[in-house]
Amino acid sequence: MTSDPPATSDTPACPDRLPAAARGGPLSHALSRVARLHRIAAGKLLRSTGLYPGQEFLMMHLWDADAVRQSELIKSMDLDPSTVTKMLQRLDHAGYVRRSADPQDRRAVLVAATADSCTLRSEVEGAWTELEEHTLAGLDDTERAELARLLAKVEANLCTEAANCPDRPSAHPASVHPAGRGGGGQGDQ
Amino acid sequence: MTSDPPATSDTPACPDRLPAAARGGPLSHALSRVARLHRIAAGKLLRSTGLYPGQEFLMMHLWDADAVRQSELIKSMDLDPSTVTKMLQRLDHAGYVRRSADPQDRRAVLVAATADSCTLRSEVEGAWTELEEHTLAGLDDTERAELARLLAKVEANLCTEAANCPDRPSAHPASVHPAGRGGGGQGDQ
DNA sequence: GGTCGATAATTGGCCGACCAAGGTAAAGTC
DNA sequence: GACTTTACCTTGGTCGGCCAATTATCGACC
Repeated sequence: MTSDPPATSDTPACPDRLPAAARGGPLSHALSRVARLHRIAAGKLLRSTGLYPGQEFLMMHLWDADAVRQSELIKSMDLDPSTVTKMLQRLDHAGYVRRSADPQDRRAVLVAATADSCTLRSEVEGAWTELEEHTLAGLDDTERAELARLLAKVEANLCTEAANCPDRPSAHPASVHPAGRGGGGQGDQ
Repeated sequence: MTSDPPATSDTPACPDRLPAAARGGPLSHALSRVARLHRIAAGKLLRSTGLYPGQEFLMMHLWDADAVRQSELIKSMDLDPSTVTKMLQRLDHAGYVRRSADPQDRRAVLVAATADSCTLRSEVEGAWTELEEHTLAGLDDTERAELARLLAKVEANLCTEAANCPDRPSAHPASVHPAGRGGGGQGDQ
């Protein structure tokens, strides 16, 4: 323990090279915080349905159609395949979803919502509209539209770099440091 | 896409009780998507530093002071204690952070950034400003301000319900179904 | 003094999400 | 036909993040 200075604060461990003004994007911060709060709120609302945030999204895709190819699901939700696989395993086990092999293409999997899951539908949709309402309370239509517009713009910006966006070319060579931390740092414990 | 149906699509598994217009908040959707992309972008930029998204946040808190009580950290980042504990274990093991018992209060833990971590500081801060720039590319000052304003408003909205917000009393009785899914669905697998 | 409630951390379990490999089946090529 | 891509999913690992339950310690109260 450092024998130490009783104290907290001050005595910064490292000198700051950048001017304080340049430090940290307040907007990025805000975005992260809002997103987190939003997720928590969603979780709370979804709780009574037995779904976890993220799953309702998947279910919504399923409720619209009868059976969906998993690859289709992955594409339309734009998630990692492994994420979807695991999610589906859980939902399957919970009885909300059924998977079956596609006779047309034997490596593909067809996914469908079960009848059981239907009882959730209205609840989930209600939760979402409530969430939306709660999120945007106090914003008039103009503000909502503006927020949507700005968010869309930001999304487009971020998409250009992200690997997988609808309609983004990006053979983008740069910026991808190939390696980085392979076996490095905090691997185990 | 969408055209295919040999068997897919149509025949919705459950009838939709809500009018399509009411369904799903487009803004909530957008927010989630943007947040996710933002996180991915952050991850990419942070990658070369060996940090994972979320950790840089913690480190920034540490770089500003010499030693911080863990509880202080938890409060100021507004995260779950267990989250911070695990994060710190990893960062400790990676050598970026050092924990020591607080002599004043033997149940408390003091956390400090190591000298090693200092080499990351400028890199991390650079990454953040780059991220900010990338995120907001194409938005003029007015738009940025507006976005910040709207985000703040949304944050305030979401805070009222979330348990833990700075300066929020919120003994908010309503809407919090106390229990929910205890033994429910997808527990095991 | 001793008891009881609040506080500080930790552990364990769970989920979403990622990446990196791997295995299998379908297209495309020769 | 056989061979080589490519697409589709799984598994295994890691992280951030949450909740629930536990263990120490501190404080306050009696």
